[in-house]
Amino acid sequence: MTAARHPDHAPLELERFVPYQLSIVSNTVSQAIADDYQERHDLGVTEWRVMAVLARFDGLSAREVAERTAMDKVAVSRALSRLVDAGRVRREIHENDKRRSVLGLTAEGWAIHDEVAPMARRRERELLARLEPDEQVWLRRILDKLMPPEDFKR
Amino acid sequence: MTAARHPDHAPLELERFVPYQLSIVSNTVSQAIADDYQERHDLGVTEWRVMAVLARFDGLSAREVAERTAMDKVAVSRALSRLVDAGRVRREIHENDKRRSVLGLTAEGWAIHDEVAPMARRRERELLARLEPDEQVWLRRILDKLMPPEDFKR
DNA sequence: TGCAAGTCGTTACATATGAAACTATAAAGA
DNA sequence: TCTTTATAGTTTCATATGTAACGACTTGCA
Repeated sequence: MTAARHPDHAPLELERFVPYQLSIVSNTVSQAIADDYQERHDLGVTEWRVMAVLARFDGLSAREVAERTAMDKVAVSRALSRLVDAGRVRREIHENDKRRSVLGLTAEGWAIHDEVAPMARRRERELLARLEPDEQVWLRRILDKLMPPEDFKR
Repeated sequence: MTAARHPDHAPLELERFVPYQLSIVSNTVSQAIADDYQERHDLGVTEWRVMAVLARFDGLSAREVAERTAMDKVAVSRALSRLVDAGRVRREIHENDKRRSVLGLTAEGWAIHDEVAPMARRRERELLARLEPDEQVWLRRILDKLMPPEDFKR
């Protein structure tokens, strides 16, 4: 009893279903990148994302980090406490608003960043290398279009 | 102290980093689909994937389901016990190999499938509708290329 | 045969994740 | 000012997930 015997049910072909394909491709490449630094630096995916954002935007608050990483504030809070404990991120209190934290990478955080960032880039290149040059351009263009807007609420 | 003051560190631009974009787009669309059925049918993403595969390939074993869903066998086992308990999947024992299960949707499973599958397709159409027709073709082609090979081991 | 090695599936444990409640602080309005 | 409402961030709790260990069964080979 296979699909051919259930013509009325119109089952999904998972391997050609775009949301499924996106999920597989995304998880595969993210895992490959994580494997590069997870063990080596005892650094989770969420922690790396926080570090990557702080590398670009020094002095953000936790909420701003959450917005820029598309992570929820609980995940950011947890990542930050690990990073601060490990001496990779410094956390100060905003002078005009004692609720806010003011975050940035420490020297040690920068050292790890400078080691991990090139590996991440290399994995991205490896992924794109499986495509023709014109396909690479289309993919970037398509992903830019599909990215949810800045203020998208999860 | 922003990125401009750390030119040597070459921080990643997360929002233009392809693996990150894939992750965001994938999670956003998967969540939108899940929202359609999760509450309504008390059905998790993993359970829906198992059902979708069994709709196409009746009589698979749990391991074969795991292969076709790109889920690990533990996740499949857990999804199956919920589905069997809920009367959505029938599980028999292979007559020549008592280790294997022989799986298939029940009438109730089919009823849910026939309700969820069109919703999933609609979400896929909504996603693709944000692209031009030629972009849609390129995306499908690119995803086909990027999908890991059949025998890819996670 | 009979035993070693491999496979199928489940269970147990440790870790990760998200929603909601909570604390502290700030802003808005009477 | 005093009170209400909103925001930043943490903690708690319930659930989800992956790894490893396990039990049951089958296969390969002496």
